[in-house]
Amino acid sequence: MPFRLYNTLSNTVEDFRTIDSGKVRMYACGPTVYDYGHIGNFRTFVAVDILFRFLKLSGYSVHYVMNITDVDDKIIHNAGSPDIAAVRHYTDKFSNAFFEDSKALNIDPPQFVRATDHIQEMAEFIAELEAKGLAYRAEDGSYYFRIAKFPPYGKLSKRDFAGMEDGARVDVDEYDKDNARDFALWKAPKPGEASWETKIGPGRPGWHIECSVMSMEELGESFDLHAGGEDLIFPHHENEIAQSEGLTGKPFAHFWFHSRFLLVEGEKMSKSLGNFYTLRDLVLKGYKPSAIRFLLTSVPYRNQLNFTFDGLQQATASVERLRNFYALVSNPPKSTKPDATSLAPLAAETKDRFMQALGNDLNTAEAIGAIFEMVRVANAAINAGNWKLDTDQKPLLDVMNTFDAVFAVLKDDDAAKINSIVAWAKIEGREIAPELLAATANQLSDADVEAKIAMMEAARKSRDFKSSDAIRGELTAAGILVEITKEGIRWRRK
RNA sequence: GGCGCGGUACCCAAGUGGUAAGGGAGAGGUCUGCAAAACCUUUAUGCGUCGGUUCGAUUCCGACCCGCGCCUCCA
Repeated sequence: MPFRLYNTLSNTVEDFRTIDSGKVRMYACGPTVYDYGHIGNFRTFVAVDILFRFLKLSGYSVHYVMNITDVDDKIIHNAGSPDIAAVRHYTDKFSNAFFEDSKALNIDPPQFVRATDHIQEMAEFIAELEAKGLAYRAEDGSYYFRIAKFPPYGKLSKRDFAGMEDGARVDVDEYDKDNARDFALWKAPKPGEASWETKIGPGRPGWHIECSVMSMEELGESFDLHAGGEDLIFPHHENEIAQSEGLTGKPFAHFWFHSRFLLVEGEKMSKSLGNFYTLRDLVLKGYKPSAIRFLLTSVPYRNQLNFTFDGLQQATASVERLRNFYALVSNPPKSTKPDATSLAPLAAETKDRFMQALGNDLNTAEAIGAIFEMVRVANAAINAGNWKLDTDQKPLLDVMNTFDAVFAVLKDDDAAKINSIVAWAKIEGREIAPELLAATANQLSDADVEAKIAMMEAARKSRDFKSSDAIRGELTAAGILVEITKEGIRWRRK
């Protein structure tokens, strides 16, 4: 069963093949660290994470590299100092925030590479392009890529530049470019701006060069997969191809993976529309990281996802349902009927459907659907005692663990993640939803909860329901879900 | 203007040339001291509109309406 994956380069779904059998080398364009990551950024990073996790689940060994863009015009401007250390200090803050947010969303960490750690290699790369006639130096010391020397230019974004002639449309502001379409490889410093000394002179890299240099350095001149948001198709990825293939004459990335933008409440997210949310904003409004991740993954990556608060609420309920089932199977009622039907075939079939759905260009919606169908049938069977605990428990858990190896929402660790974001918000003086503040203040340790549960048990034994209910009320207020079953009280964190 | 994507029930959403997965929400019920969880029943003769092809279309074709994206630095 081949993995079918859409390739932007061919505009079709193809059988996924790797250069080296069993190994995947992939690269994703990461964040530009000038601010906190927003929910749109994370749609892409979560989508690539699903891809990464599915490849591993399918048995590939995956070398996955993501860049951190810690130098660009906005960063240089915001850092407000010609001192490189000051720039680094500024970007450290946001790259660390990005790592924390990624962790909150259970994004499996790739190998991170930072642009400013590779400045000299970039200068070398540009010098080689110049030697091949693909780049030229402008009067001010900036370098540009000469698009006219790379005929395939436009093959990824399906743009036709054939009619373009050197010097045909020169922008008055960019008089030093030979052609308006030529893009910057290297920017000469302006007074007061941070810059690096290199063999091609002082300055800072253009946007695209870092990805060509770092991806080829880590993964080789040709590698399997290159990922990013759809907006990167042009010009960023087109330019990466031009630089890389122009220099090596070999195919750069074989598969190009792009995730579609999300909408927020039906509109493109933007600060002016007031629908711009960072991950932290959402957590501080009281939404759980697991629910956010689930919503982000529940719509296949090539479809537009309309991110709404109603949707977040629904995702919260869906995750709850899955966790309830996982808890039930992990700690099931012991009594089963002697003539019970086994659930093992259902588990096997579900796992199969799950893998096939993901294998079909990562159809996450269908994969989730398969899981929920199993959950419904198995819930009914288990509650009726109509299953074989000894032989069925393991396969059912196995399916759920397989699901979680990709979706990563079952593990009950939201509280800790929320706590650290709340702690950050207090220091930064950010607004925190009152209910969230109350819930974090009321938090109980496992031992506290166990003690209260024991008190509940005792009260119930003497049929003192009033006390029992009072304790349950306290626990509920602290975010503890209490279930009274025939075989004792079961609890977990909501 | 160029290129591209989509319009499926109250909401989210998959899917197929033969008659609509799944989740959420709502209503009723079972269970329970009460809850919670779970289960059962229920909610699209219908898949933007109008034509066409076909024995048959939501699925193919055409037109139209609506929404959205990219077109030099926004994931």
